[in-house]
Amino acid sequence: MGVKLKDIVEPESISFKDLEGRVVSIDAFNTLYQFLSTIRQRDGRPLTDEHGNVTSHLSGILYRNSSMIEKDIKPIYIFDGKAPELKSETQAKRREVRDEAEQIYKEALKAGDTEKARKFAMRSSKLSPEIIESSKKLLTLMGIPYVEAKGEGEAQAAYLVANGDAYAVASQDYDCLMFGAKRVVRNLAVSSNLGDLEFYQLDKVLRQLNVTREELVDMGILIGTDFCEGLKGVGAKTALKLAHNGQLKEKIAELQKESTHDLDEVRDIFLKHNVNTDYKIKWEKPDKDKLIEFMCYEHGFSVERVSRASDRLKNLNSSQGSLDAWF
DNA sequence: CGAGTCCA
DNA sequence: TGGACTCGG
Repeated sequence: MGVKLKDIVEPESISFKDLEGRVVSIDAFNTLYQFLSTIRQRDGRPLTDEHGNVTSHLSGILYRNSSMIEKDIKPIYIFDGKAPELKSETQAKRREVRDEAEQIYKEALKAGDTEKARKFAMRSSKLSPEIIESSKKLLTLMGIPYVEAKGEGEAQAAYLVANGDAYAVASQDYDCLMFGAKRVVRNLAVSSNLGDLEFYQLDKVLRQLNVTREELVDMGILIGTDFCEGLKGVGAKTALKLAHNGQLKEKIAELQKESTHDLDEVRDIFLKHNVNTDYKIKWEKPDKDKLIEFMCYEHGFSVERVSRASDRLKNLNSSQGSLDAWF
């Protein structure tokens, strides 16, 4: 979910053209979660293979990436490492919401209420180890690199941008800005082809809001993060006012009094995150045979479609000529 | 979600 | 050429 900064940050609009030739570091969990919740049948059932394994995410990864690479955008996926201890409360709460949604979904499905089933199925999505592993396997077969974060994926993704290995972070969560991502792209999807792509630059955002990054983080803490609830009644607009009135520290102190969490620790998650600096990024040629073996023979995808998607991956090779540096 | 099809 | 709609696994 992330921090609700939407009401105060203004997106620049960009198009796919602006990302041409650039590397984007993609928040993998964020993306997978979206695929799992949206790629479903009308009654909410996910796509599955004949053994009952969920395959919605494989469809999303295959087609979105082949489309992006065809447009000469180079994706790197960032997977979350160990979640900070402070996140466990949020995680427990989400699990509860998900389990409840799953019950309603199953009942609605039994009752034949398709619309209700779909609505709650979407909320019941969860990332199982199988889903994460099969996603990594598919990325590898497609020749797309991924990086394992030490902690939060967004922090690692932000680091890649800072380190010059990526141009922007792609995620739906505004938290990226608090993690220090210099550039953030929202709605990076094929169907948002025509408009809709949102672009945020941290330095511009800070200038427009007239706050420092440290103040932005404190604002986020007051609004509420995945690591600690915020101060009741404080949303983005109020938090911004507090920053301008120099009241952040006193409000943080107020929150600290009623909070079971150490807010300094929360602040450190955003400002002093430990990241994996020992990663290698290399795009490879897709392994078409193994891709077809995995997608079609193991997971029931159409050979024709996967073959076509695989061919789009190497389009860049032949059509752009001099991109050998890529491989 | 994205591919593919159909029809204006 | 593109919007609406369906299907994929």
